[in-house]
Amino acid sequence: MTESTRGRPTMKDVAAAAGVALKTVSRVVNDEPGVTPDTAGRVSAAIERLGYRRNESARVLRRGRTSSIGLVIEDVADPFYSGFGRAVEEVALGHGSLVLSGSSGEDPGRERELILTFCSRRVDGLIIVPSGTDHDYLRPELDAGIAAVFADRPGGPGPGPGTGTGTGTGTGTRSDSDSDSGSGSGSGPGRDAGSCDTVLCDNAGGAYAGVRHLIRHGHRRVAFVGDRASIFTSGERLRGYRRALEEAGLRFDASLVSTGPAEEAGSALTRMLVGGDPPTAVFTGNGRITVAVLRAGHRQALVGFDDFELADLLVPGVTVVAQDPAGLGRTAAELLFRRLSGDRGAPEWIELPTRLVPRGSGELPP
Amino acid sequence: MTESTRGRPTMKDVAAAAGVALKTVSRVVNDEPGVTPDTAGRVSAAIERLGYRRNESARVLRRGRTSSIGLVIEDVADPFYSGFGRAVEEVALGHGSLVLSGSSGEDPGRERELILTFCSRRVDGLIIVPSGTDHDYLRPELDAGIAAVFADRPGGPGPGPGTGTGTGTGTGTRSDSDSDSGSGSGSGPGRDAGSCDTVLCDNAGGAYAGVRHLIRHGHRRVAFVGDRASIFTSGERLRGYRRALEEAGLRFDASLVSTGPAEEAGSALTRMLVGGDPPTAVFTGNGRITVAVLRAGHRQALVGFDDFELADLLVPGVTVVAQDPAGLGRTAAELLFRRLSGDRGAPEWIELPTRLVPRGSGELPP
DNA sequence: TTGAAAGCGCTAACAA
DNA sequence: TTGTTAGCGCTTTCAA
Repeated sequence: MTESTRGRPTMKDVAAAAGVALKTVSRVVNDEPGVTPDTAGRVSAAIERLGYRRNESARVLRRGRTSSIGLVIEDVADPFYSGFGRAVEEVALGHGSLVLSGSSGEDPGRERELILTFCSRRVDGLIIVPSGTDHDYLRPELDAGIAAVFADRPGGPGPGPGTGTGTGTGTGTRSDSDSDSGSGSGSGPGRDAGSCDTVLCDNAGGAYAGVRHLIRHGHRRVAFVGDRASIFTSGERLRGYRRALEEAGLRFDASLVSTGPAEEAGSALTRMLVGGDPPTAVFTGNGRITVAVLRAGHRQALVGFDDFELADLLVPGVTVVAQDPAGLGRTAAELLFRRLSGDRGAPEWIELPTRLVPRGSGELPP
Repeated sequence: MTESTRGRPTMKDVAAAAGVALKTVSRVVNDEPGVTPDTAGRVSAAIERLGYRRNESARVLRRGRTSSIGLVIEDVADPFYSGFGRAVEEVALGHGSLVLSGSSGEDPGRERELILTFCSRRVDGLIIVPSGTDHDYLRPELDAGIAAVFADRPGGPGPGPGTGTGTGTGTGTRSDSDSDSGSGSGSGPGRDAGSCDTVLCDNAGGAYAGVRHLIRHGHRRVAFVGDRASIFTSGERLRGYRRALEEAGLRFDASLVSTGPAEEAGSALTRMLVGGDPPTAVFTGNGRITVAVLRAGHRQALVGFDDFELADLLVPGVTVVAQDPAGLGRTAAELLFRRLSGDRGAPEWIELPTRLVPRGSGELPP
């Protein structure tokens, strides 16, 4: 049925069908000026008739830019990351770009593989929520001009982010005196780490505000149940926790701190509660852990990092430190597209504020 | 620092660096046989040194296959679709394929645009959760050999699915006598519609089982609060609702049925409850509506279509008819890849069973 | 085992 | 306004 041999019609086929030169078809397809309406009409008709669609691969090969970006997140099915991804998609769309996305599943090997696959496809840029810490393999890509923005956690090649020491002690060696606002955090963590664009939320500041909230409601024994200490955000939030204790003149008690995968959060808290001098309140380090703790049946005072759907419908409502996943995604994507349009300024380090949402669980007395 | 002029090194650069012909590099890169270990080693070293990465666009242009598929869903941030997407991604990965995904936002125009963009990028196949009903623009693509699987709702070009009439009456004109199992649904809806591969869940059967569950717990006035009737799944679920009433010898009462966007669900139900002879139980047509109804403060007997996180933590737990988003995604993707590897069998129509999960709200007495 | 040449479908540069 | 030519980086075919 088609004029061409078989398979998809090409510009050549359209040109033949319309009785013009190939380049004229190209002009019409790309809305380039300098074609009489009459000719353009004939070409358009042929395009319509043949069901012609420009072959993007050929175009990319010729032009060098793919108009696509790669997005690597931990899990596209996680509500936090899917909100993040949606925002990225929206910004990309506005820039005429497509999004290739993939889940790293918190596996550095898979992350690497995904990123290199994206690079093979010559994405114009990358937005990465890093799970690995060693991104030296990105060097050639960055040198070749691929833009990269790290989001949610720092990353990138170079001296290495060196976040967390892998022990449970966190990174709370700084004794900075941040403002009292709870959202401003002042100097961040290892900012010198790498020199890549980075967009984070104010993890330490958010945790600080959440724990302070519990303390202000009369609690003096506040537990911290967080994710594995090796995860950047986890360490930062622990740092905020310690700062809030310190500021209130409360002693840091390692027996009230637990870091580990969400599956173990419930039992970890149970152990604390049956011990002597148990905590009267809990601060949970992320949404999964909050849910795990609730599911384990704990009902004492609680503030959780991360908002989640239905937090308001539980009884009592769950007080949270809300991040803005969409804001994070939007900011990262906008920064990336700024780079893609030629901004060669110094690497940026952006921290978005968090917001304390009181709903009941965080206002319970000791 | 690179041997080449600037920009990314090419096979040519690698060949020059290794002192071999371009084709030899190609052989090494693609693991083709017939290269001595010695030569291969030299080539590999050059690849490593230059940071060479195969240009996929050029490869695609030459070979014709992109090893990528397009995924169009309503919203990547919706938990149902993100679980679905994750499963698709997983299957694609197993087949060495990448996933281009985009959100249609329930807008047929945007859906069309996305799909055509994907086709321009010469995806090998498409998985589409259609929001539009007119897919005639897909004809040239399908003729050109792009495989397409419709998921969650039927679609495709041709006679048109013609699902729903746009009124609130649903499509309950069939009086088929399905099995009593609640999951088997027997003959589906307009199966003749289009002739594309389709993977759905058993919407009518699931709704039937849910409503029957309420009736068995003594309810004789059961409301149906569903999404817009124009949406395929909505009509199907209404069909199941009617069948359950019919089977129990209960009269269908239009004043107990509401279809419309989730934002209006709460007030719609309120209106029913303040009327004469109010319902004692509610069946909600999807997850968003279930949450909307709960948020509006309704606490009578309730069974909802779609499971959602924390349904078990609410008091009482929310009884649901659970779909399997991941199963849907996996099935659709596996079918697609079966087509891509040459299966030219008749279009398939697959319905996955649903599962009733009692948690308390559906077992409340009238 | 290795290499040379052609060409995938398009755009950029330069005629006519 | 329209057309011609070269070549993007790779794989395919055929030859050495």
